[in-house]
Amino acid sequence: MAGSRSLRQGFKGHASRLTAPRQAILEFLSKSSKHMSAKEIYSSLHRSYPGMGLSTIYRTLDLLARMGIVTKLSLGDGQSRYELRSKKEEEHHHHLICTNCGKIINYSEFLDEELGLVKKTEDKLAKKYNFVIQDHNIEFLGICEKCRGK
Amino acid sequence: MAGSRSLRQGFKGHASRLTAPRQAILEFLSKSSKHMSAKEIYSSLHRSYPGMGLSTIYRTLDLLARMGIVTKLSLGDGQSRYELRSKKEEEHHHHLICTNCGKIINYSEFLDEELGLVKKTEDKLAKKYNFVIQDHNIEFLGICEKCRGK
DNA sequence: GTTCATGCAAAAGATTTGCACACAG
DNA sequence: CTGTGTGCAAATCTTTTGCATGAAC
Repeated sequence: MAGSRSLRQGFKGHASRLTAPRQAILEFLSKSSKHMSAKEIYSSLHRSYPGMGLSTIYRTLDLLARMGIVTKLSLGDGQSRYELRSKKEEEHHHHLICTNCGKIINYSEFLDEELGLVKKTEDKLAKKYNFVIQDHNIEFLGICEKCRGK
Repeated sequence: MAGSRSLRQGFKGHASRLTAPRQAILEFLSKSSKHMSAKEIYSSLHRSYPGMGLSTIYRTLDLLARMGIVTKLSLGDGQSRYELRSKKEEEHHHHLICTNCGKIINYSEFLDEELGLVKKTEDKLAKKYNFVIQDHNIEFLGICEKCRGK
C-alpha cells in the first residue's frame, strides 16, 4: 500500500507506527470511492473493528494529512472529508455540487484542458506570491436536475 | 444598496423585512474587504449594536445566501465565511490558501483566461449532468513564504 | 391580532483534548 | 522501562433550534 512505506519512515521526527487502527483506516480509504467523513469511516470500521474510537479516526486522519498521504476537503456541509492523495492523483477529479441537496458529483472528463491552465496559473501564483503550491480545488455549484424538478 | 430592493421584494413568498439588524449586517459586508465569518461579523457589529445576538447573524446570513445576495464559502478552517455576491461579481477573485497558517490571498490578476475556461467547462457540465450552474470556486493550496522560512 | 424577527438559552454536531491504561520496542 | 497510541469522557467550537417577547403590518 502507498502509505505503509511513508508511515514507517515516520513524520517529521515524530514516531509513527503502522498500527492496526491506522492500517484499517488506510485500507478503508483505499477501497472507498468517494471522499469520506470521519463519521462515515467510523461507522464503517465499527463493524469489523468494534473498539475503535472516533478520536483515533480524527487523530489518524490528521496525521495522514500532515504526512501528505491524505487530502482534507471542505465541501461546505459542515464536516471535513478525506481521501487518499494517491487515489486523488490516479483518479484526479473536480467537483460539481448541488447547493440544494448537497449531492456531489466527481467529474474527471473535462480535466485535460483544465489541468493545463491550472499548471500555468500555479506557476504565476507561485512566482508572484512566493508560494509553494501543492494542490488545487475546483468546484462548480448549482442545482441538480432532481432539485430543479421540484 | 444592492440588497435593499431584493430584500423588500421578499424571498420565495416568505416575508423578508429589511430590519435594522439585517441592514447592519448588509452594510458591514459591503464595507468589509475580506470574507467574514459569523463570529467576526458579530464581534464587529457588537460595538455599534450591542444587543445583537449571534443567532440573528446566522439566520440573516442564511436568508441572504438563499436569496442569492450573499455567498457562503468553506475554506477549510472549520467555519463558514460570507461575502456579498455583488461584491464578488465586481471584484471576482479566486483563492490562494496556505495550508500551514491558514492565510488566504484573494487573487484576481490571472482570471481572464481562467474565466474563459470556466465558462466552457460550465457549459459542458451543465449539459452532461443536467445542472444549472450558479457559481464556482477555485482555490490553490500551498505553503506561504513565511511558513516555508521556519 | 397575526405574522415575522429577535435575543437568549439550550441543543446539536463536529472536532479536539486530558488522562489513564495498553502495548511495542 | 519508556515512549507512543488508544479509548473514553469531557471540553470546545460552530451552527441550529425552541421559545417567549416585541415589532410590523
